[in-house]
Amino acid sequence: MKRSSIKHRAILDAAIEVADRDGYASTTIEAIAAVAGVGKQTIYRWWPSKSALFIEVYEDLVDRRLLTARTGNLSSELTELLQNLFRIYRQTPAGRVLVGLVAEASANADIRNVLSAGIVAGRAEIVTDLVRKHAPPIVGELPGIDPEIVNEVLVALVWKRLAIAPDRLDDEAAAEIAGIALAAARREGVL
Amino acid sequence: MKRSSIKHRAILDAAIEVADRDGYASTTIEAIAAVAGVGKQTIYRWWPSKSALFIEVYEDLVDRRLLTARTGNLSSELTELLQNLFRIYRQTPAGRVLVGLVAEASANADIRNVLSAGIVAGRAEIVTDLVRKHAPPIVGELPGIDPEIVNEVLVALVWKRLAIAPDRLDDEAAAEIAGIALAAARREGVL
Amino acid sequence: MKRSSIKHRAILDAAIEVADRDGYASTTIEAIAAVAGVGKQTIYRWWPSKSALFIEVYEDLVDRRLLTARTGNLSSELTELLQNLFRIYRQTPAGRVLVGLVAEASANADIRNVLSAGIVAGRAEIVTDLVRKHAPPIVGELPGIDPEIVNEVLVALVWKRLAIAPDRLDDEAAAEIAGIALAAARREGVL
Amino acid sequence: MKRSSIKHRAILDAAIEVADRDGYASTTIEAIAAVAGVGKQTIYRWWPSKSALFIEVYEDLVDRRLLTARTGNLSSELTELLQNLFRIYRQTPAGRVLVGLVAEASANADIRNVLSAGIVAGRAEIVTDLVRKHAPPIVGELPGIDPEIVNEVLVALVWKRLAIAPDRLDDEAAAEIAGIALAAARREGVL
DNA sequence: TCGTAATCGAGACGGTACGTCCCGTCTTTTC
DNA sequence: GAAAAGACGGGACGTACCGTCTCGATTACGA
Repeated sequence: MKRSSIKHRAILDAAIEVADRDGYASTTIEAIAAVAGVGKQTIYRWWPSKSALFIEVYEDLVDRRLLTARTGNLSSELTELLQNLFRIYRQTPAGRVLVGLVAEASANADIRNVLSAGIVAGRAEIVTDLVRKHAPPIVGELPGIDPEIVNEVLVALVWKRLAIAPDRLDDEAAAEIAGIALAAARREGVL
Repeated sequence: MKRSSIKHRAILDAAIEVADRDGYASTTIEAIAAVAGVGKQTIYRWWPSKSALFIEVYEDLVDRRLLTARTGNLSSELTELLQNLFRIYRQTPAGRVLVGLVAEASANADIRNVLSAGIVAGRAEIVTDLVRKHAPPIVGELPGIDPEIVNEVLVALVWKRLAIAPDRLDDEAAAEIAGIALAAARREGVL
Repeated sequence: MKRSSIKHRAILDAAIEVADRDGYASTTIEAIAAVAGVGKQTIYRWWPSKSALFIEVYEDLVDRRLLTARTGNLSSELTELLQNLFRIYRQTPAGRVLVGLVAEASANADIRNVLSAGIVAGRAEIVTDLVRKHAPPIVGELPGIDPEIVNEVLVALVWKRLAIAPDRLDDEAAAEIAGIALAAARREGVL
Repeated sequence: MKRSSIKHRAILDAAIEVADRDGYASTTIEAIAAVAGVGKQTIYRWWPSKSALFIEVYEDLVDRRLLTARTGNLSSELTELLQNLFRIYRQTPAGRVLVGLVAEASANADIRNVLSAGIVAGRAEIVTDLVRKHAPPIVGELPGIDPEIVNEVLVALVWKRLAIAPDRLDDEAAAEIAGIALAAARREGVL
């Protein structure tokens, strides 16, 4: 349906605009509807809640813009990936949206599942693929890097810093976080 | 005048009870007041917001119960510390309260500051002291463990798991998290 | 959009019922909303305050029921008019509502203006028309009855008795008040 | 008790000051206590309610200042009496206090009784004495002026104007009201 | 080309919690 | 040991949004 998809886009854009202006928590469905030039019901027709809408908003913001790094060693590519992500967080409300979503996830199992399946697991392979491309898997007694751990530490640190010190997500932080995540995942081989 | 310490205690207890029953987000000041047998104003007199009240609740829950580990090597003491913490999260609403607080911190700079100064920084030294007790500091080119990184990775991983999979914070998770945090903080000496 | 006239009626009826039960001053918007089966906001949407709502309630009560007298001389028609009014005051909370409104008018200029324009001036012509129908206007030196004075004395006496001795507004009082008001307004011609 | 009477006076003065500043309805016991430099309890010790306190305030304001007229005919003495009263209403919050009291009387039978016994009946004789001094009583068929009616019409008109148009209580209004009240009370003898 | 049905904006609605205000009582502290 | 200072339980205030539910106006399609 053409008409629907125009509205759909208008609602996402309005949500981004209002979240940017008012912050995630202060964003109301009413305000989004008004900015989108749409009735409240039209939003509820497609999304059951603010959170559901913003999960899509987050994916929209990040997917549209997150360019994967191309060359270099593991550490530099990971750093570049984070730098791109942090740039998005600085230029759009994506970071604040993410924290808001994590916040609501804590109170609502449905959102928790969608968030964990969508944003966490869904995006995990970007990182794990990157790791696997560069580092040999852990086989037997040989040392290696566990891609899952890289991803979990990465996600955890980004969330924590978004929540506690959202202003300090700059290029330097990206390198620091990448370093910590890689160190955390390095497994020594048994000699 | 002076706050009545009986009321004070009754309000904290009521907050714990209601948060346990209804979850942090669904906990209302009105419900706490009713359970505590207290007027709403009495709560607002001493705490400016639900978050402020629950920061105290969290500290109350954790401080009263968190016994520091005593013996063993760094890894096992850290693991034991986390196991104690996770036990509290299982027996009380402290974990859900913490996640709720982090959630609100994302929307409110005041809470963010109090949370980061109180619960994060305030509790940091429990971990950093533990690390310093066992591991030599990083001096010059010698390898060592950075206590701050241990703490940050610990906090980040605990928060993330509380938010995403609060049910799986068991003894095994404690060991796993402790291992990751120590690995993350190990710095190789330059040979 | 448009207000639902069903709700509108339900709210007026609930207000009458609650005022009758609890008295004007003890009537709360919350109680009216509950009795009307309506959200508080629905009342605030259409009336800015309790007073505004009750001005409409008063008009509703009196307008729906106040039948003008038909035949007889001035004195008897005026008496009958008052008797009808007092009957309303006995059967409905209209009298207590009026006194409550006058009370609030004293503290609030907006209400004062609405009350004085609506209930006082708006209803004045019922009396003045009656007087003009029977009595020759005051022309030159001839004696006559000033309709405005009749009305003002009437209103003042009714209010005062409502405030001080609301139980004694019976048929006898109607005749007495009518007599005083007519006497007050009789102007002697200059001989 | 000397100490008491000083406080007593301080409370009355504070009540006058606050009522003048904030208006009767917005005056709180707390504010009076603060201005008087007195605990709330001290006020409640002597007066059961705001209304009771202000009945005394009203009597204090009017009794201390209302000088009875001395010479002239009935009409001019009555006019002068009202002019004095209206001067008090312009210089002090007495008028606003009176209207506030009448307002509360409508909701509270106790206050109604005290008000009607104290301010209305208690002050009635000032007017009735004045009338009796000048006008022969109504005896048999002879014409005369009924002092009670003079008083009631006077009181009613003053209250009504205080409530509806408190700004227009000037010397002219005094004369007008006196005229109406005397006309209302004049009884024709049966010839 | 038009009438009719579906769609959609606008926003009214019942409801819940908010944070504030002030009441009249009770408690603590100070002088 | 009285009284100021003010904490307290209580209850209404008026506001903000929630998610649902009308209501007309606007569309867009089938006749």
